[in-house]
Amino acid sequence: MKEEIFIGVAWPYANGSLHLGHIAGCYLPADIFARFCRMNNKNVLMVSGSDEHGTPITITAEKEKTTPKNIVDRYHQEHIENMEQFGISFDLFTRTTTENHKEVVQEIFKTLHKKNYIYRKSVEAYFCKNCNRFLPDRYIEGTCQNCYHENARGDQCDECGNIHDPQDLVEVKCKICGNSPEIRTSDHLFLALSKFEKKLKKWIEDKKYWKSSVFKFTKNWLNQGLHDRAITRDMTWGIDVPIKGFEDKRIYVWFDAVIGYLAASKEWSNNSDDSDKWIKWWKNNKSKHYYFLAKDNIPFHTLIWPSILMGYDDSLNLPYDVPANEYLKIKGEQFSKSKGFGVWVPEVLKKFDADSIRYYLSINMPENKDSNWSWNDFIIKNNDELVGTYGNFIHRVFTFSYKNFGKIPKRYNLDDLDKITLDKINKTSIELKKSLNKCNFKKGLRIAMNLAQHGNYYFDQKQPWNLIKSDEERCSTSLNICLSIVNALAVFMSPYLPFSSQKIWEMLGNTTNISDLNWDESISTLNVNYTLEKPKTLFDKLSIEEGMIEEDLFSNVDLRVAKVIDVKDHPDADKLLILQIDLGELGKRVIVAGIKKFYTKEEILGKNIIIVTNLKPAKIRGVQSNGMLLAASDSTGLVSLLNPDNSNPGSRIFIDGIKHNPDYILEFEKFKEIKMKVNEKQQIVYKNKILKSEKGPVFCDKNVKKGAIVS
RNA sequence: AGCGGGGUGGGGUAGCCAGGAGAUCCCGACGGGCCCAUAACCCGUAGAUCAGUGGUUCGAAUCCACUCCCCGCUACCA
Repeated sequence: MKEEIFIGVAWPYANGSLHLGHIAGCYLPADIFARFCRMNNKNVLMVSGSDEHGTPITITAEKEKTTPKNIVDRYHQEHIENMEQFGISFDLFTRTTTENHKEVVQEIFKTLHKKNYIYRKSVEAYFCKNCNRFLPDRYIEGTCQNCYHENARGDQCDECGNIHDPQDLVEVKCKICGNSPEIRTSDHLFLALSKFEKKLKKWIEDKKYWKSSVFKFTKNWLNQGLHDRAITRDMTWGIDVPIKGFEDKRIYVWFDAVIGYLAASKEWSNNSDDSDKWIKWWKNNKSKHYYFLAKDNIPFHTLIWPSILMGYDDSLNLPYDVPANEYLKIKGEQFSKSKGFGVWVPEVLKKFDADSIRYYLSINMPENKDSNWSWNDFIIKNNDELVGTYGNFIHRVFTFSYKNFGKIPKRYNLDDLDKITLDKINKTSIELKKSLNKCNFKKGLRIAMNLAQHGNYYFDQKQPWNLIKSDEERCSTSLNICLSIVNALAVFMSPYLPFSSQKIWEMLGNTTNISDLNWDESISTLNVNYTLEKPKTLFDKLSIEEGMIEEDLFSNVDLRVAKVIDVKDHPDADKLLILQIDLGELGKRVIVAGIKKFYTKEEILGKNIIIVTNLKPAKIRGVQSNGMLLAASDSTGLVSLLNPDNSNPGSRIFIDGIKHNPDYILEFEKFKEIKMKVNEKQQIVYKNKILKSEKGPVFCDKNVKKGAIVS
């Protein structure tokens, strides 16, 4: 009897392209798990789809002067393509605008209403007459009563952090059109989450096997008491509320989207030969439900969705595990659609193999803490690990076998190392299964890579290039064992690297689809005597330039050597000095610097320092500063200038390997993102590389503590 | 602000919940080997007061308390 596994993956919002954060956060881990389960006697049903309702989509549509339908059609199509190109093996990837979805959502809505889990309540909200719509919090801004900051959001002021209700703001503006909205009352339907508290508490009791972050976070929410939440909105783009008197409202997206898991399962059944098939997964106490999502989505899946399920029909399966990931970031910043900051899936797929990306995202997955996407690290890991260790092992084995035997060679007598190696294959299989069963994907990949490394070791120890001349039987045996490793690796890696695994599988003389096969059976079959084709390499090495889709932030800054030719006190400030500096070919200019506490005028006069020349000019206490000097300040508060030795004024300060392509005007915010630190040799380090002038490395002028920050 | 997560050799990480010999693995550095392979591979060496302070204990990276720093959620982007 096969065990039923349901895998639900968070629904991507159809308001923009996917970025690598989405893939690393949930689609890739879900897919690895699904592929692994299918190969290990599990009946997997994996579904998701585009989340296509809600205000942001209508706003995008207005901006582009088109319909919401057009927007979601475009991104849904793109999502489908991207999922397929990445090899995310959904059984169904649907959307929330299908007729089926609407029916299921409305049915659940009506049932919950009938059972009194949904009730009516009147609320006050801003209404923009000009836009003719109620404004969600994120589309309101006004003046904060606390600090008088003008662009406070509806829910909180970014400036002072004060939390408030939108009604507390003064001079409220609609973020869309700029007009002043008015307060109107509106009736909404609320989901009585508070009624599920007891049941949820009981349900959560035995979930100690969840990731500690997921478990603690959920428990904490529960202990603070659940608040009922509005599940309707005043808008037109969404699912109709199936209750009288709410004809002009729509069901709120978060209620709508999670129900997609059940709706999609039903849709998948309807497409199959048996429309009741979904019941095998949903009303079966042996079936396990896994939900893959990122950390911001945890309460929706561990509290709200279970509540909906319990309230609707308590024979339905609740989540078994929610292995939520943290975030994949880039340069320590969160990927963000709104800021347009991230690595976009459609672009990345044009340039790189899906398996290359899958490898890096897997080995660098944000399983327990945020991780970073780095182009440099991506290239290093691709070249050294995927190509060097893994690809090269497979290639050298195939090439040697092809050249010297032309077919898969036979196995004769085994020596100790042969036996150890064969045993290593089995041990790897057992360990890998253990890790993958627990959703430890990073560890699993390390385990598999470890076998590839052992393969290389074995190959070196055996020296088949010598054996072929002295002892053909032993050579044949060694290669047979190497190919057994290759065979096993193809199986072990297939959840992670499905495309290349399939290629290896075919190179070994199989015509089947590796992901349809049984794990244990496949690792032990080798087609001895199969005539080998001329081997081709599986992965390509990448060069740094190829990785540089996105420029390094450092490229944007123009650093130059400057000679201080005059120093004055700032008339209205006791910490500031006004420096006149000579920038050689760039001429002379005035800057303001806050270093009076650390350097006397005499000390600084005539010194060579380093200046950011393209920083947006700023008035500092009434004096315009046309640039900023670089200094290092350590944890003790000591500040040191940077010393470019006796380089010529105007000459560039640079870092090897980073292009010089400065912005015309560099925003201060952007400059702040460039994080430079002082190392133990008093050099300035940015991303592991040191800052140089034409005379060599730049040093601190005074001795500061290691780790001092340069700004 | 409240809550949660994290701070481990130059970079990135495992271990922590169930405390005990040399603190894991990958990259990088250095030295050696090999030449079948995509200048790939294999072996060895150096490098960490496990953020800080105090405590519990025969013994703490691991447990407790406090402090500092980073991140997230709360608050419609995975």
